[in-house]
Amino acid sequence: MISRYEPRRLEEKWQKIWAQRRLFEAGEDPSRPKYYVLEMFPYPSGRIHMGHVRNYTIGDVVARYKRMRGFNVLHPMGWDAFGLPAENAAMARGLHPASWTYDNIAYMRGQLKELGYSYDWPRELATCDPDYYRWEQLVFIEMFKRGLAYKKKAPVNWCPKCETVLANEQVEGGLCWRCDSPVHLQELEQWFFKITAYADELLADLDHLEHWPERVLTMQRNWIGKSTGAEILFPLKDGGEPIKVFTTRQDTLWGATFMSLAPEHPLALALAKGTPQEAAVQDFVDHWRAQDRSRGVLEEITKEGVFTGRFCLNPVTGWEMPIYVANFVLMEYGTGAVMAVPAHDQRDFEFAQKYGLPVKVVIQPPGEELRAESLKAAYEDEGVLVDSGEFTGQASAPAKEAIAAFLEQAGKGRKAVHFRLRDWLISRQRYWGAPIPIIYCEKCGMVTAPEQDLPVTLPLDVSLTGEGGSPLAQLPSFTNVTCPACGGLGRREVDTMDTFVESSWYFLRYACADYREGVLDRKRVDYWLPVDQYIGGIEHAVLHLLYARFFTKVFRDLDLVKIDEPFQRLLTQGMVLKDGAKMAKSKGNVVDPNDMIQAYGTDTTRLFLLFAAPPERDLEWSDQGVMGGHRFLHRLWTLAHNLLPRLKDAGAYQGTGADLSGGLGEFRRKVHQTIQKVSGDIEDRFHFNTAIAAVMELINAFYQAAEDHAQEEKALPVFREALEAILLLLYPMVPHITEELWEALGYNTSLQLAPWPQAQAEALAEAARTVVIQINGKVRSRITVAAGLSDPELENAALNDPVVQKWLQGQTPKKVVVARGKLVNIVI
RNA sequence: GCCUGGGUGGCGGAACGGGUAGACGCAAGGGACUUAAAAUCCCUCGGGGUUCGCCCCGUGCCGGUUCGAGUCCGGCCCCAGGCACCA
Repeated sequence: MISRYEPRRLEEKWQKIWAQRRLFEAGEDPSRPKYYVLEMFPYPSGRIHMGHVRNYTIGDVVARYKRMRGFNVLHPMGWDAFGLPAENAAMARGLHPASWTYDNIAYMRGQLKELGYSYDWPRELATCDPDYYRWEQLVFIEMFKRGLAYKKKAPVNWCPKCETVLANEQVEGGLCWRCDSPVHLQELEQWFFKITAYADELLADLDHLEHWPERVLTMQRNWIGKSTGAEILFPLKDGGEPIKVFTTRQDTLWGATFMSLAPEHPLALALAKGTPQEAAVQDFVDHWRAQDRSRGVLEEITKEGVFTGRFCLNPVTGWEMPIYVANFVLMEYGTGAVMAVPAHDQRDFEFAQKYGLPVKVVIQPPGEELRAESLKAAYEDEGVLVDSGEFTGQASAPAKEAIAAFLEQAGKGRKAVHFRLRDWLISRQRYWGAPIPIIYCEKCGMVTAPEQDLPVTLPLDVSLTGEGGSPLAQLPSFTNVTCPACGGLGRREVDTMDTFVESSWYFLRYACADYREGVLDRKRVDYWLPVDQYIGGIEHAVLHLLYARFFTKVFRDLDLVKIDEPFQRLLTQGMVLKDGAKMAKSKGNVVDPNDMIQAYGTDTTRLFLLFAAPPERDLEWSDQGVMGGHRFLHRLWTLAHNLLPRLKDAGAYQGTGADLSGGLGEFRRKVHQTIQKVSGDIEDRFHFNTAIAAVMELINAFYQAAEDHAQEEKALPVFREALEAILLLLYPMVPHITEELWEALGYNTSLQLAPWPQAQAEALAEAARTVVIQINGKVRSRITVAAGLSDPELENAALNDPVVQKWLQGQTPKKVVVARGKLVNIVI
């Protein structure tokens, strides 16, 4: 036993022992409750950074804690290994993306091992492994057969820098989520997953995710963006296909005085054709197409439009409504056409003012009468219908229902629900991703790759030049293939899948990472899933977390899993900041975990990250704070070593505390109070910062008690009990130092196998307690009384307190309140 | 504009059924030990006043409920994140 605290030495020692004893490898055991804790797996970018360390430390504490609580814990780790950075790095350095990726994985795995995380390493997986993505290809084929994977031509987001398309979720404020380049729309034929088929369920099930942060739920609700309203058909005055609009305000239909079309609407140019307005409309649309539509610019654009020269008819009033093309109407939402109700929609109001279009009030607010002539702004709230035929006099809400039903009956429209959510665009014109298992045949069209031929392996003999589009398209050995249907000449799909596809189901595969008979081993997956606790950054609120929910539902419908939702509880941990900003190479404020481990050890690094802030909040890195954590571990070490020679042979205290004299009894009470406090902080809230603070207090008290009772033989069992409790409580957070001290106490099994300590009820009971006395709500005195005094007795004791007597000066109090046996408030 | 968080010492943060505001840690100041420094240990540490007993003020701002409000209610200000011409 060494007496100096040398963190690196003992951390290596224990990491080796844990691995040898295979302590963290979990098997299915129906006799024990299971607990699946998972942290979002990393992209193998090269090095583990402090954000990872924080994320994985939180998860590791949970895993180790739950094991001590008797759970059969699954805690796996793997690699989100496909992605563009590998290609870029490869091109810049002449490496192959595969070797770059696998080298990074090897290095980062080493880092994670040095950090001492309790992962079930045999379950490790990398998504770029053909043994992983082959199952994804199989799922793709199943989805294709069911119409959940399909190809269509559509205007899609193109990032010129990444030279690939992006899903809507991956465009943030008009910029590429990965490289911040402005994205523009391009008409391309692309692969989509039909996530909109699950829009309703994805929205509804959010209500059952009680243990998800409210803001994530809100972000997903907003993203899905359900609105209930009606589709209404407006016949053209001159005949032809009517114009279909979507509105949530069918109660304002009688006030619709003109029609607005999106510039991309197919009717925009078609209608104008042959009218005197044709040139003007063409001009307007051309101008609009050239317009920079990135965020910010868009907000500044004034509402403009142009008359098409044609009219449609209001289906209920029969009025002629001029049809305009307007720059604020979105083709992507609804039907790309809007019935304009200037009195009750601000945009339409402004548009009507500008072009001198009629305004007609059809909704009256309570207690006021609006007049079209004097309207200064649209009245957008609900109210009572006026001038609306048989619906006049009804309130907006019931009128909406009635009007939708009426339109449906009259064949002029129907009740309808629209979503903001679009289908998930998953094809990427890149090399380093999972190939889409589709073959094109002149004769047979699109054919899926035969299941026995899976995986469609990503060829490695590729040269990445960065020019000429998708690298796979330039590889005849890959593209040329015989059609599985007719045996004729076929051509492989050269797009690869969005890497978010891999991360949408990896948490399922961990349950049976070695399974070779199919996508998932149903038995094992049913045992482990859902994930009980998922931990990761907020940045995935509507990306990964939405896709993963979608995939889980698809897998369920493919009869691969039985769960509806993948993640029971979600913790979104805050960022690690330095000097008030997110750590970044470009800002020069990066703290390398390796340096911290070298200088102070893993335990200190973990301790600081847990102590500096509660997990969901951002954490400001502080070198001094790290030293504070290190100091604390030294104090623990020194305390233990001062006592060890005498504690080795002492047994832990066994009694109820009744036989202990004042100081010792109080110290023992503190021990049990700390057990209670730490258990609550970890179990209910994951507030490791206050849990650590409580143990710090206990250790401070321990130093005092060790001094006060240095010579007392009967103190030794109490001290032994206290030290054991401290080691047990701290183990999940700082596992190495506690294992070392546990061993020094004479144990030869890992602390991980010891049960979590239990606070003893008798030890918590206090003989005397301090009661706070307030006068008119202000603290004026404190008295010590025997435990178990009744409220009237307490009141009496308080009134007899000399300080109270002084304040009372003989008066009788107006009122005395006794609160929870802890506080007396005297009102005078 | 809408939605979700959040405003507490010099700093990170506690106060989880309304009941001792500032636990724990960092920094700072003073002292002990040392030839000296580091390390370690002890004391002080929201502001103001003080007869050193205590007293007054204080949790973004204004008001309310209550014996009692950081905590509840109403109104406002500021910060962060998300969405944003969504019909």
